[in-house]
Amino acid sequence: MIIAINEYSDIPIYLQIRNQIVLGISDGRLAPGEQLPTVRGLAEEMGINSMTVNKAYQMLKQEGYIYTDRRNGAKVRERLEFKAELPEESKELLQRVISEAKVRGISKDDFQKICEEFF
Amino acid sequence: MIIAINEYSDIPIYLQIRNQIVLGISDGRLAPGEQLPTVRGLAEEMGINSMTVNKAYQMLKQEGYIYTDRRNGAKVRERLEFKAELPEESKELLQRVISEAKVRGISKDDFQKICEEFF
DNA sequence: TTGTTTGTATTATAATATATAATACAAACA
DNA sequence: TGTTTGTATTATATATTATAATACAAACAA
Repeated sequence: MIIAINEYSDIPIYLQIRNQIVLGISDGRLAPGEQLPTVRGLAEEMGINSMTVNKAYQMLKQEGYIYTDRRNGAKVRERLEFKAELPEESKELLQRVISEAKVRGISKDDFQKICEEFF
Repeated sequence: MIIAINEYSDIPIYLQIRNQIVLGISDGRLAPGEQLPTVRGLAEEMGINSMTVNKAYQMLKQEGYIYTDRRNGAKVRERLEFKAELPEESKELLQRVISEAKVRGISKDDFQKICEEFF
């Protein structure tokens, strides 16, 4: 899976990496059990420091998306065990997005259509 | 309108202020033309520096939500003139939220119900 | 055994973002 | 004339982010 970084974004690189991997898992571009690039490999490929990649992997590991092994590197977890509920942080983000939509006069129906594209 | 800050949040104070005011406008708690607190007043009330409030107001002004006047302070714009389209940044946020929902097994229908609560 | 690759840890440094503090200024108005 | 408004300036402190250079333990291949 290609991980593209926007260096002008205000989102830190390690978070962009983390977000893209979650996105990849969610839409199937990353399969359960799939091998992820090594921290050094991905860092070199992206032209960034390996500790930045490591920070992203640490976060993904902490959140339960991946697991790591000293010898075998990082892999996507076979069974993701999450509660079927949006985390508080995501709810706050969603509320923010919806408030931006409402002030722009976007109706609930229109908003749902936008959501469908991402689902 | 009450503006509450979470000092433990990783979101900067000035952004929390900005987000809450946009939210207030979107749900009608802040009416068009309504007077906002002065930068000094709000800063004192919240126990923060006035330049932090100013930074939030600068952003809101730049985005077209409010206007300011040296003598009369800041007010919500009477007519918000936005394109009826989600800004790119909001789309990215939405995509992120939806990816978090999908990996948690939340269906499109369930997600729409969550959205309805915010609309 | 030896060498290589893996994630990880450590320490130092730099750059940037965020927040505060103390002042000061121009504009507007009573 | 005095007060209040947003705004500008300068300095400082702190936290976050990213890089750099090493080093280590674990696991495996040769």
